[in-house]
Amino acid sequence: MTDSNPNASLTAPSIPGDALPPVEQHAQQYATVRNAHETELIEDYVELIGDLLAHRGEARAADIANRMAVSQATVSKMIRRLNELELVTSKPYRSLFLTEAGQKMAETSRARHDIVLHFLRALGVRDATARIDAEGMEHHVSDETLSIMQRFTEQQQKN
Amino acid sequence: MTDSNPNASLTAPSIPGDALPPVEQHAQQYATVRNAHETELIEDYVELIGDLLAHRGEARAADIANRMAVSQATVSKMIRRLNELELVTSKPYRSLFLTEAGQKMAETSRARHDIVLHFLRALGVRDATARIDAEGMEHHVSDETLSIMQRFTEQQQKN
DNA sequence: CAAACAGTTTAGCCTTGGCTAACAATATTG
DNA sequence: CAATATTGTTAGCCAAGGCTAAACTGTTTG
Repeated sequence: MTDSNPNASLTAPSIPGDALPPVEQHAQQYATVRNAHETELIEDYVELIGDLLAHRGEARAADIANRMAVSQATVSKMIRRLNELELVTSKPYRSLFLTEAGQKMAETSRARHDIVLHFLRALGVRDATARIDAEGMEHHVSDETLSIMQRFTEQQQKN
Repeated sequence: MTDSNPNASLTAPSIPGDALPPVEQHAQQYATVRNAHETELIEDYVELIGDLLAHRGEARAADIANRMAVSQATVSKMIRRLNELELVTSKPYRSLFLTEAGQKMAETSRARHDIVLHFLRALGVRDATARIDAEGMEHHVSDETLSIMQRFTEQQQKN
């Protein structure tokens, strides 16, 4: 008997209002995070490629490597994966482009990222900090929270 | 010439108020996230072990496996790492305990986690969602943002 | 137009964090 | 107290995402 120990209160005084969540729920939390981690990097690449295309007209591997502070070899390998996932198209030694699916993902990520970033600024976080936090947080914010953040930001701007 | 293309505006119309951050800052963002990812899992384990000890009086590998929805083998391997990092002490087939350093980490993580969770609830996010989001977000929230969240929650509770 | 430079790719390595299967130790119980 | 069930460990596999070094392609320029 490992969990759900009826004698727990004998060995450790229960801490009121701060109990462990039920196992299934707890497991769900961790599983969701692990899941997010799998798509996270992919989304970051796609989002960045989308941004480079929008702002520069082209997305080169070297740009990505610089902006992600990662070696070109790493980028090259990643591009192969993005290709396999049919998120980008690429001819060797040429700029990258996004497929339909890639564009969709880029837009979604971008929107999500912006909502979080604007929310943090509306909350009073300094820009540089907000950017760093947003980059890390964006993949872990549910749609529910996202729409609450959006409403909050709009509300803030009215005042 | 890869970045900082002076002709960018000729190929892509600049999107006002939404430019790419300077390369160094951009790189910093990604680097920070990558860095967080390295400690994230460790912190989650240590935090969970701390919680189990507090609420149950003991932390068994099987509990951790159940709550993280991960195989016992994975937990066993991870415990070896935590041991090497001198965050936990363990005798085979016995409950785990936290070292000084482990306790410190557990407390910090726990506090951080709680601030984010309470903030999300104060913001109006449903409990189940808040728990999932908090689990993912906690490792990506800077101290600056954290203290703003805390203030916000306190403010909210006064009203 | 050849040489030099910049950009890209490939090969091969490493660590992490998962997994299953097989085995070992401890606990529970008929 | 022996049999069974639970718990823990080990071995060996895999994919992801880093890296460096070396080879290759494309572009620029003397």
